[in-house]
Amino acid sequence: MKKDPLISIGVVAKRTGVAVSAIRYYESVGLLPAVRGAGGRRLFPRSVIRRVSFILISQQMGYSLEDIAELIATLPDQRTPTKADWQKLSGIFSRDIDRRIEHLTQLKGSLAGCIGCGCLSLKSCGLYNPEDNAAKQGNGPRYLLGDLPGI
Amino acid sequence: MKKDPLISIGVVAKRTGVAVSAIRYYESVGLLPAVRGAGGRRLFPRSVIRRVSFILISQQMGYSLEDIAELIATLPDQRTPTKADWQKLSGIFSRDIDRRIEHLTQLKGSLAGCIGCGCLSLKSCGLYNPEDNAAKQGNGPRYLLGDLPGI
DNA sequence: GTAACACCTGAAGTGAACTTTAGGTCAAGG
DNA sequence: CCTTGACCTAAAGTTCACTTCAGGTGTTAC
Repeated sequence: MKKDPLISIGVVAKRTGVAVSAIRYYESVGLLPAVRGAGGRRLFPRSVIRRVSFILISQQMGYSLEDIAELIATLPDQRTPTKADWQKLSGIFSRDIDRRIEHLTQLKGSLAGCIGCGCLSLKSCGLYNPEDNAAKQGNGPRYLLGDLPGI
Repeated sequence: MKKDPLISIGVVAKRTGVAVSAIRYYESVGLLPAVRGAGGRRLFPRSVIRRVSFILISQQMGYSLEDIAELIATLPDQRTPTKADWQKLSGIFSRDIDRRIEHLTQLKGSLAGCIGCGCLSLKSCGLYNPEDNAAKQGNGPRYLLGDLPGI
């Protein structure tokens, strides 16, 4: 057995810059593993620091904690994640970042062509002529991220 | 006086794909102008469709309704916004999109160098070594968007 | 011994952006 | 005449990601 020194919640907080209450919350929703020590205190494997780091980055990318939980679920449960494990997630992120950049680039084009020209006309502008494209999107009453027509 | 045909909330909803309740909400927080007709019914100038469109796009960009209200505040109050008015906003957006793309590009680089290599080491990785950079950021307990160290 | 400190619990509060609910008005259609 | 549909109001509920609160435990320092 390798030594996997356990750390207290306070240390995790200090190391990650995240509030103790938030770490408690992450554990409560299953994002972080913990065992209990004397007096019921949480003890975390050191790898949670990496995990919290991952959570922060993912949040910054716009993922919900639920999304993040799914991503983390692809990590091994019993052993400490390896380089290859993180690389896999990193690959997912990279592709996602590419998609986002492309999306933003297209949005910029649409803006230039639509708001930029001042037309925003119902006849010619895909940006806000959703009645054709969107009104029949099932029961979704509003556009979700990445769901805007014509972008 | 030009004719500015007024439309009902139902029409706005249908045209924009946004729920009636949401439009009511937007009006209640001052994002949309409305006059009242027979029986207290809201009547909107047709330009609200453009405005709702703008709100949707802005939200997609990550702006809060408060941010959006500020942006809209730069639009003329009494006259219908002109091409130039929208172009000004469009310019703000364009610059913002550029900044976001740059940010994402840097993030991708950081990921490749940090998570990608599997190190994520406390000694060498700016991505999650916030204790030096961030622990002294006043009282903010968590990282905000664009606040992650080293990115 | 007692104070400080780090931690614990469960429950309630927060803010954003809405939706849902419950009950009411008004006009048109069968 | 009565029902349907589109609209109204005020108030309460929802989800997310936490924080705050109130009260309790266990260890170390003076």
